[in-house]
Amino acid sequence: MTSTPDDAAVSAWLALARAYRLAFATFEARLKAENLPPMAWYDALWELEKAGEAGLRPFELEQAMLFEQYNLSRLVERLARVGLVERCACPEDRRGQVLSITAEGKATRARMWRVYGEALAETIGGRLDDGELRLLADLLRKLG
Amino acid sequence: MTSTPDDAAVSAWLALARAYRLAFATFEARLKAENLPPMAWYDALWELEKAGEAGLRPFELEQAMLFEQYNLSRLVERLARVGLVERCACPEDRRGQVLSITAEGKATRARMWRVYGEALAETIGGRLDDGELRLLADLLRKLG
DNA sequence: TTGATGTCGATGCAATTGCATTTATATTGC
DNA sequence: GCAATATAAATGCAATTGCATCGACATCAA
Repeated sequence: MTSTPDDAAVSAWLALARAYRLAFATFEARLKAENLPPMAWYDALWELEKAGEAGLRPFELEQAMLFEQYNLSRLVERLARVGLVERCACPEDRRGQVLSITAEGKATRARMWRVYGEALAETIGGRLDDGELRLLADLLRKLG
Repeated sequence: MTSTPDDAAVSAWLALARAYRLAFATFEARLKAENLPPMAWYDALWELEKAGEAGLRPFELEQAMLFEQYNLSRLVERLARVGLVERCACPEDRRGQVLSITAEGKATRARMWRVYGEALAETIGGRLDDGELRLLADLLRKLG
């Protein structure tokens, strides 16, 4: 039985939390410094861009982003309000809607990526070599 | 030049973010289910408990927790309000104060640890063996 | 000294998040 | 068919967070 974690698990978790928070805070700060929207906007825009023409239902986006339903609802509202995302009535389920990214949304995502990607390269790519990065990703995926 | 990150860095970051958010959300949910305070309270209490009699200055706690100054100020206020932490005037710097954990604070932290630790053992310890955990921690520390 | 600048911590206000509930539509069991 | 239950998304309200700034003291330079 795994009732109390051993030191190795605790150390790994603490290192995980610290690495994540540090990197995330860096990315957010760089975006803000360039007057760009926060990371959550990027994630939503990217999921929608990947989804293409078909778009995504809010609940699908919610799962992809690990977002709470009410938070997603409001995030989408903000994105729609400034024209980065479009909401259409869903033909198959009249409770729902279909979200898709607009041209302006794609442009904003691309602008964000220049900043986010550069910070990512520095903060993550610059500190581990390719083999280490792959190993890290594999280990982390076992936690999912 | 690291201007655009390569795939390995992006995959590692995405896996890192997903693993962190999943684990963190699990821990928070378990604590709430037991009517216990959130993770941030745990972190603060633990840092103060480790610091012992001498206590910590708010700005030290801020650095240890990677918290914003104003958020820490308010967190400490809440902790003090319910008697888990004590604030004393700092003898060496009259702008500042010294924080220390109370007996009740220690008891609360211990109660939280039973829940948090168990979830940690399940979510982290249960999915990787000891060697993998050590390797993961080492890789993550290179990102710090 | 003393005036300029820096650091510690708090706080007013706006934006965001969490929680509980609501509205609207789908689905399921009888 | 229809009542009971489930799911999609929104929302009122309280709590928290982010931002800018403040007040108090410390430090430094002349």
